[in-house]
Amino acid sequence: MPTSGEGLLFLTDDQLRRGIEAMFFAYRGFTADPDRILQEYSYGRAHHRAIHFIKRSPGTTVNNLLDILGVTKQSLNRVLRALIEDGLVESRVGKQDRRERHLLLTEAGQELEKELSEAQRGRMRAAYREAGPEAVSGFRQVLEQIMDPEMRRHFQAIKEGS
Amino acid sequence: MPTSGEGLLFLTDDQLRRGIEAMFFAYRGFTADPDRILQEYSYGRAHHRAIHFIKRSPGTTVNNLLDILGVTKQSLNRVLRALIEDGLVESRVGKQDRRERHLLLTEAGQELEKELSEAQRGRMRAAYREAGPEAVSGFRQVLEQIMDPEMRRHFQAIKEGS
DNA sequence: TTGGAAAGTCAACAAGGCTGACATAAACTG
DNA sequence: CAGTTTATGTCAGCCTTGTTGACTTTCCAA
Repeated sequence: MPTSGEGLLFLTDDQLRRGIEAMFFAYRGFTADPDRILQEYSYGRAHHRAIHFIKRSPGTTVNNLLDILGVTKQSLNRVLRALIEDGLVESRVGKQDRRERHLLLTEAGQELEKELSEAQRGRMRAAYREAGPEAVSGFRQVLEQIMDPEMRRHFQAIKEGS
Repeated sequence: MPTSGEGLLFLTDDQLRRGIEAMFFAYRGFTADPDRILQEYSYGRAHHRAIHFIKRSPGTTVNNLLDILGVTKQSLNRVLRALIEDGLVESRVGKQDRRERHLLLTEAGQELEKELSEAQRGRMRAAYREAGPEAVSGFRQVLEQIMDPEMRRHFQAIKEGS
């Protein structure tokens, strides 16, 4: 139990403000590399997010994706339509429930996903390497606490799931 | 110098992917509280960012702000115009260089800034408290490495500057 | 005194959010 | 079987926030 004189320096408004700005500036860097690649293909971050989560859960349904991305179906649909038309994503009618559409990356989709994620991982890898494993552990712990509980569920689904 | 068999588990593609998703989900939480407040005032994140950095550097110029925010002057101008019209921001002609405009928060601007930053700090404080000081240190280290070098400069300006 | 920097403005456009309304097919339920 | 719910898709229209390009005004500095 920390005393008022001793610890908790990391909870001062000033420290919190620095954390806030760190999030702001870091997120810009985080998206910068994929953004550059996407521009070449005339896609945006919305397409990247869809591709990322289809890659993570091949065969996921539209509703699943809506839940994770937190956008409206109209918004997601616009993005999916483009990706399907361009042959990056395949939409398969469900076998058990034929109302559902299962989403998969095509060959071309896999390729773009690889290009995007390699760029993004490259920066993360460099950052992780510079900061070291202990820092990475703290990084992940704090980020997880910042999430809304519902998003944390989606996030943790990676850890435990297959 | 780490061997290939031993460490570096934190650098696997899987670990990096988790870091990427953590950033994605956490950023959503990070902006969620201010976003709700901004909606009541019919403002957006762009207004929040302007207010935040004017608060950080009272009297800053438009060009300074452009540099930090990384948007076009037309885009920033639209936001500033609204804030000035609504009486949240004051724009003072420079004394040395009368081409420059120095930006300051009015009373009302201070109030909104406080409301926004208290909401955002609230979430950060809770996350920091849960994760503990060591985690917070790692969090900050990794974020700093993720930034573009130019952004890192802006970020570090807080630490050292007055 | 003139060139150029700083700031502001106007117009047009695009991405990607949103709401609301509506259509269709399939599944579920009484 | 009839009616309801669910999953998806689509149309229309709106907003915010980003973009480019062109132009003006102000005014410092060489």
